[in-house]
Amino acid sequence: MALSIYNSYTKKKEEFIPITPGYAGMYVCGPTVSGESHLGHARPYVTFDVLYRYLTYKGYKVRYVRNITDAGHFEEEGREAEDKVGKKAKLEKLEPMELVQKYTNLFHWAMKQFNCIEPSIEPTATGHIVEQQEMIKKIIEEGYAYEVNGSVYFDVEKYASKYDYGKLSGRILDDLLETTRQLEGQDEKRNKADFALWKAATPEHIMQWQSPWGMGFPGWHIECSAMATKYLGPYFDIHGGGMDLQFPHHESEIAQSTICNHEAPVKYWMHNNMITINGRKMGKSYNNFITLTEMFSGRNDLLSKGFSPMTIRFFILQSHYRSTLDFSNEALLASEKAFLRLWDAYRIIQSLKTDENSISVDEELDNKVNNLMDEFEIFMDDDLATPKVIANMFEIVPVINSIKDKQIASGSLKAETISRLQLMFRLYLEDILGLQDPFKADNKKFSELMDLVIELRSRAKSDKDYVTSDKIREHLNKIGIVVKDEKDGTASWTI
RNA sequence: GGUCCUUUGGCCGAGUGGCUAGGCACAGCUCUGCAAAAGCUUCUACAGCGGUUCGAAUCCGCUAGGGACCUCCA
Repeated sequence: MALSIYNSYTKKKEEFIPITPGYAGMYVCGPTVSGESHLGHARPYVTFDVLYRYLTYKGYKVRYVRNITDAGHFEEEGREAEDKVGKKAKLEKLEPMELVQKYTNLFHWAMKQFNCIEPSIEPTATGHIVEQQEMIKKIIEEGYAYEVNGSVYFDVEKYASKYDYGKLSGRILDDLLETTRQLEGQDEKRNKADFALWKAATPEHIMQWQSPWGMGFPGWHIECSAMATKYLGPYFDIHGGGMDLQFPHHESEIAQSTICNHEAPVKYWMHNNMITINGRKMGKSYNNFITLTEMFSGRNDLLSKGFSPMTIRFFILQSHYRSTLDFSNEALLASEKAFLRLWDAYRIIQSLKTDENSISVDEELDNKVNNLMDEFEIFMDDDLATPKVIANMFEIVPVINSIKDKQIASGSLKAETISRLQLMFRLYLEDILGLQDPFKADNKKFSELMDLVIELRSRAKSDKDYVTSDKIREHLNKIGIVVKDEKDGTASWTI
């Protein structure tokens, strides 16, 4: 079966046919490490992590490049950080690279929490100043960029006369030229739609580099073009990022790379939609964002409690990546419960015994379960329809629970179906959707201790000493451990 | 103002013209020392108006609401 993905460039779903058979090159716009990541940022990283995992599952050798933007349009954030720290003492300034390091570390930590696989290459903008300058030089040579007062601008109008500028973002150049916005450096540009490839730096600007045009720093768009070209070549398979990057960032990327490399850079453009809050995009400019550390800890007025990274990952996967996803505490609570229930069933599946003498097979049920599993791949192939995969899993959950509670005979499913369930759930839940055990109590001593506590409670129960058994359960409950008495007389516990 | 998207049951959220997505919440029942969990059942919606069609949440038009991008933005 073949994977289809929605190509933002052609605006339709297309079968994924890699440029080089067996290989897939994928570039995803990474974070600007001038501040802490918020919930909205988590979405592309989770989305493209799933794509990465799925492509790998499909047998492709994937090179996944995700950049770290640690330079350029960074000035103001740098100042902000300075203010916080250095307000009382100017001497306590944060060194720019210190700031960058801090938020890079934090970003990596968050990605680990989300169980996102590390990219194959994670290039930084500051590490590729030379490549960016080389690219700018080429664009000047080609006649599509001009220098003014130490800054270099891309000539959009000239580009548009020959190429389809605006196709990706559905923009019309004439409209762009009409916008009456007052932007910095506007007077230097020949045209309002032109964008900076290199900006001359004022002495106060902290990060700046030597260049053929004087001291300065790279424009925002050029870093992705330079690094993608370097590591994936002039023409590569997939470029991903948030929808809000379509314009001007990705549109500009196409223009730069096209001129520099004499071909359009990307075969499939993929864009994830936004996470909203009260129907409004979560973003810095609206000041309505919740940082990831706040999400995890619950330290935010909009949250009634902290949510585990896996709950958030599951929440994201429950909606399709091209739809907006509205955040609310209530929705997160619902996802949390749902995820725990699903994972519970998954654990039960893994403990099911395959009964070879399956005399009492319920063919209809067996077929149903197999059909639901057949659809996992069909749904994933259809532009990563993770919500549908999850929905199908939930249809299987009652079957599993019923077998466990002996409401359905254990032989109702064929042995091979049970084996398949074990295989498929592990494959999809863990390997492809990238979800992990929410109960991180695999500490051995702790487990043994719990076994003892449970045993003592069982003994009290069998002595009909309910005062003691309830006391144990209530106390454990208070510290966040839930004890459940099972139908077969045993008890289980979850954190 | 321009370009585009969206509007689904109490909430979230899939939906590619025809058969109940799914989750959470609520209610009832079963199981159970109690509780929790689980199972079963109930709740069956597609902004409004008009059109196309044998048949529309799904296609077309209009109206209304919401939003995104046009500036940094995941």
